[in-house]
Amino acid sequence: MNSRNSYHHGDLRRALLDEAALLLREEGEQGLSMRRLAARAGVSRTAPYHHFKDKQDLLCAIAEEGFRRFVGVLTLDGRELSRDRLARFIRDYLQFAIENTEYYDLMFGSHLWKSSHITGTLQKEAHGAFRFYLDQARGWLGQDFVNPDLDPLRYAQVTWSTLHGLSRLLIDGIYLESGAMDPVCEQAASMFWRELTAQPA
Amino acid sequence: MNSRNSYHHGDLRRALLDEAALLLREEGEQGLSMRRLAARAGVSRTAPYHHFKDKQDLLCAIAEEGFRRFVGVLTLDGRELSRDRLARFIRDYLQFAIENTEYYDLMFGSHLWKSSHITGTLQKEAHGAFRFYLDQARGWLGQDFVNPDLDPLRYAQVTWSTLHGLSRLLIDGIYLESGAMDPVCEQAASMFWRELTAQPA
DNA sequence: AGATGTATTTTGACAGTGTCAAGATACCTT
DNA sequence: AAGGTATCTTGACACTGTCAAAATACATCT
Repeated sequence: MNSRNSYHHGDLRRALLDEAALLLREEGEQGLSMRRLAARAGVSRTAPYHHFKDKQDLLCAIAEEGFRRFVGVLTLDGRELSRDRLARFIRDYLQFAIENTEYYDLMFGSHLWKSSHITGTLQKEAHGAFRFYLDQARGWLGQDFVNPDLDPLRYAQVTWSTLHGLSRLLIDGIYLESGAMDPVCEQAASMFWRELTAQPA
Repeated sequence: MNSRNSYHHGDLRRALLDEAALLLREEGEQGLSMRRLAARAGVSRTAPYHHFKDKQDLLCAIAEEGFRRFVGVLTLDGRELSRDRLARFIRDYLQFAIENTEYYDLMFGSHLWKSSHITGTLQKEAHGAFRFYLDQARGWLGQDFVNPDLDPLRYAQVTWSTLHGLSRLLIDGIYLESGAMDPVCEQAASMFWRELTAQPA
């Protein structure tokens, strides 16, 4: 719908999205201002406002792209369940978060979610990502070694919280350093797997 | 050292800290500006700069106060370990995070941690909070029903991540709504307890 | 081809921000 | 009473997001 609009610039919208992500990665959130972004793209200060209603709108669009990449990474391969498969998923999640901080910060940042100026399309994309995970958890429930008493929704919510918490603490370097990723992933995998395969009381 | 300095205002530093927290709670992060804060306290725009070097410095001081309250809440009662005690700890953590968002956002927010302008005293306070939790986990390891193969550091890191992740998702309303807190707490408690009391292989 | 309309970009402006440098004020100590 | 120091104010600067109005370039239709 809006992908080929190349009047004066070429494809300004695309250029803005890329340059913005680059700017975020290089200098962090405070390094990205609409005016600097415009300058980098070689246009005037208010040119971006014809492609994005707001700064928030721009950020939402970047976050959306983040979610698309995210789902692409996490949907890697088949559906067979095993402890190794689970451990790999955990590592993939954390690796994405660490290597794509610019995106992850926006995707799950307070800025966009709290402000209620959040785009509907972003909310859909975000919801789809969780839905994908939840459906996978539901699928596991058929297996005979999986605890039939497990509520897949609660399980998905809590395990996702663990992954998100680990990502945040790793990214911000709070109680975890990225050097210790392997043993931490192992510990998380242990807990995820134990809860999944517990015997019903 | 700097608590009784009441020359012109009374105790401006104290007033600024309180007013800032109030402002954050009422209007969120974007509602707090140094100039508005000064205006609310009835002083000139640059008066706060004689009590806090930076805006960051101010935020760090608020976060510090948050940690002190936090530790006060979490250190509630005795040290006897039980599933109920664990579940209560989880609820207390989440409740603090939800009811004191102004503080929690700063205490574990990217803003302060990423910028490397973070105060040494804040880092100490934050480290102390985790250390307290870790020591508790280490203490549990003596009990006979606790898995002796468990690495208390990894366990503390991953469970804290879960708590932090739950808090963030709850606060920002991402995949969790605060209405569903009880079952989510239960699920988390189940996982924490199961890992803690697992039989060694 | 030329006219019309629409999408895109620019210029100018406004209110707001964090923070620095100089000056003014009030308090404490001697 | 004098001097020094901690506190506060005023003025200024370079930024920021974003609106309104004007200018430009393109697509389309006659």
